[in-house]
Amino acid sequence: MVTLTEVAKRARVTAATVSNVLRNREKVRPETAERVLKAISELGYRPNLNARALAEGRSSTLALMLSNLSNPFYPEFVLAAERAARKAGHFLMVCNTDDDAEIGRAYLNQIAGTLADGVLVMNTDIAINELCISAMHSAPILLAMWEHPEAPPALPCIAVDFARAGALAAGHLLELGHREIGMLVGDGCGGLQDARSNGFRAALREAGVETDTSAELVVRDSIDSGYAACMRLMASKPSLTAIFATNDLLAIGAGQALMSMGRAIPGDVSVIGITDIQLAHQVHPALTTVAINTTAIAELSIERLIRLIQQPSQAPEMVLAPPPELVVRASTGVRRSRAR
Amino acid sequence: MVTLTEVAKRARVTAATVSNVLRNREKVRPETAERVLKAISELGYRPNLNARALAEGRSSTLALMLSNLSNPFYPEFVLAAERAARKAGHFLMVCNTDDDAEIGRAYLNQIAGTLADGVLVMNTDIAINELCISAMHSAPILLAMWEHPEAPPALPCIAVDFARAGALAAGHLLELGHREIGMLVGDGCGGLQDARSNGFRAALREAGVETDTSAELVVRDSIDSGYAACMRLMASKPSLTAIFATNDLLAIGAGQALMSMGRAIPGDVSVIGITDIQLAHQVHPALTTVAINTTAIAELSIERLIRLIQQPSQAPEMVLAPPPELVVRASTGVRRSRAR
DNA sequence: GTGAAAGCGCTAACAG
DNA sequence: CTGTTAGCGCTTTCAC
Repeated sequence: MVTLTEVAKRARVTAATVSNVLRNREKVRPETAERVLKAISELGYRPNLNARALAEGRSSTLALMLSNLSNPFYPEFVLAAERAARKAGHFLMVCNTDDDAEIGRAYLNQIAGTLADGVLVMNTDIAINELCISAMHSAPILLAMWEHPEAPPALPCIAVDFARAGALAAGHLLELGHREIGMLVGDGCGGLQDARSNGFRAALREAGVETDTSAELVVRDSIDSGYAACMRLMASKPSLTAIFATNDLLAIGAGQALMSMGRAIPGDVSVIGITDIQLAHQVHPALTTVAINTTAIAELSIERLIRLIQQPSQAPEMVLAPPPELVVRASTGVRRSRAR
Repeated sequence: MVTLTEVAKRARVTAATVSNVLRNREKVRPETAERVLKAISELGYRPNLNARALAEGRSSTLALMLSNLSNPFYPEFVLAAERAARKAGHFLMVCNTDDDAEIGRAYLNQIAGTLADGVLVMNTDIAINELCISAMHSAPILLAMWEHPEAPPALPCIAVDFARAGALAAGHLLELGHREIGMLVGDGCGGLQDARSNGFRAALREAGVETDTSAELVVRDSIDSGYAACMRLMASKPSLTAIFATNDLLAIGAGQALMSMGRAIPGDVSVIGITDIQLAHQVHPALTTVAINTTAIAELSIERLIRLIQQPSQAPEMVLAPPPELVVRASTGVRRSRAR
């Protein structure tokens, strides 16, 4: 490995000068700089980022902690976060906790403040106060997707108005004439998605439509369980004309269930989800959903985290993500009077 | 930040002793060790991994470079690789190059040998000889999924027999009586998947079935393009009774296209892919495919990379991944005589 | 067993 | 502008 000192020797200067060339070229005479640059390329010198991190007291890498990469939402978030981090001159370390709080804890202890200057947390399986303790004696921690804007947590966070997302979904279905609506509530790696379901229910109530709790099912986040749950739901409540799922995975599963039961979408039953993952528009019929703008949230998260690293603030700030937006595609339609 | 020295002071020993306690407890008297441990927990000491990396000359983090996380295959691979790395006491840094060789180069230059002790490369957009150069003066590089076992590259690699995967797919379709088979060949972030298509064609020829090059389409890796390509294919060759796609994404897209054309699967047309990504069994009808055992490949990759770091070998070794296996699900069936 | 000392590769004052 | 001098926090000989 080629070191700074070797470069310095070859350029007949000292390490400090080489270091200066590498960062602010200001205080170095052009011809000296050139000599140094020449030595660098001749030797194929590459700075040791560990040494730099140690000396500078910061590593310029960020960590992103999430529960399980197998939910397609996360890769999408990671993709955007990685881009944002890279653009800001940081590396991104992905820490998958495998739905295991123990692993999350271990990661946090090892990484925060040493390998990573800050960490973005998407897990909800690790208690907030525990995270706070970590944050105390290490590095800034930011909650990347807080689902309850009305109740700011003790940590800085990006809040997403999921209640509104639920309400938008409800509004759309109501407008199409649906009154008997089944509901699939996700309870996967991200925790129970109750902000979404509450928002949905509230909107229904507000419109004077009574909500039928027997048409609600809480299920794990996955296409498979959405499929199974929808099967059960339609069996017990065949008169439903629409299905609202708190996330796209469930909605997609539900759609497949309906199709395999011979129910047309949206002819017989409409389906709507939340998030707008890639799959949502790749599936047929394309899924109507409420988009939360994953990219924007990821970028915002990275930006705030970096800011937090540069100037740690005492009061945990909550910043609101752009509001969710309804994306109408092919899986929802006007309720048809039932004639079978 | 609590340092080793502070712990040492509190335990009334010296840094060296604390360090000894932290690793091999052998040469330290039990009562001293206990005092040190007590100090560590009282102070909430957490080792600075940067400093350790610098002193030890290795960082115990591995890098995984891939072209684009938005292909669902990659998250699956990352998931498995992360687990394997973690179990082996390493961190995993995910480097998404966004299909940009420039970014890949930058990552390699910055990370290899400093932040990461070794790099797992899945990109094919970066020329091998370029990678070799990087490997020369930095850290071990391993190609995680080499598609041409018959032609070992100049770098250590895990080779997957994709030609065999193609042949298995062909065998399955032939057995079901299919003779007119359309082919979708992926050319996405992973490069043209010709080993797979060649294996498929060879198997067909061997069985005396003539391959119709006008029923082949080269397309980008995605559900969308699989969908579009299948539409075109069926329009120009309506007599096809089966579709072989070099990966599941294309196959899934093709399946959706067929269904939206009113063709039953597998009643009218059979569909088969390669890889066996999660989605393959979540889609309806569940996709018949040739599984490559992603998890095993990821684990093998990590294992070999770690070995390479511990004992660098001069001759780039190629190790063969477990052979692909046919997974029969619901998207393929016996060819029915056409009666329309 | 434990301590003292040197050094990993780099940065950051401060002199000159 | 450039060199000198100290570290950053940890590991690792080598004495004691």
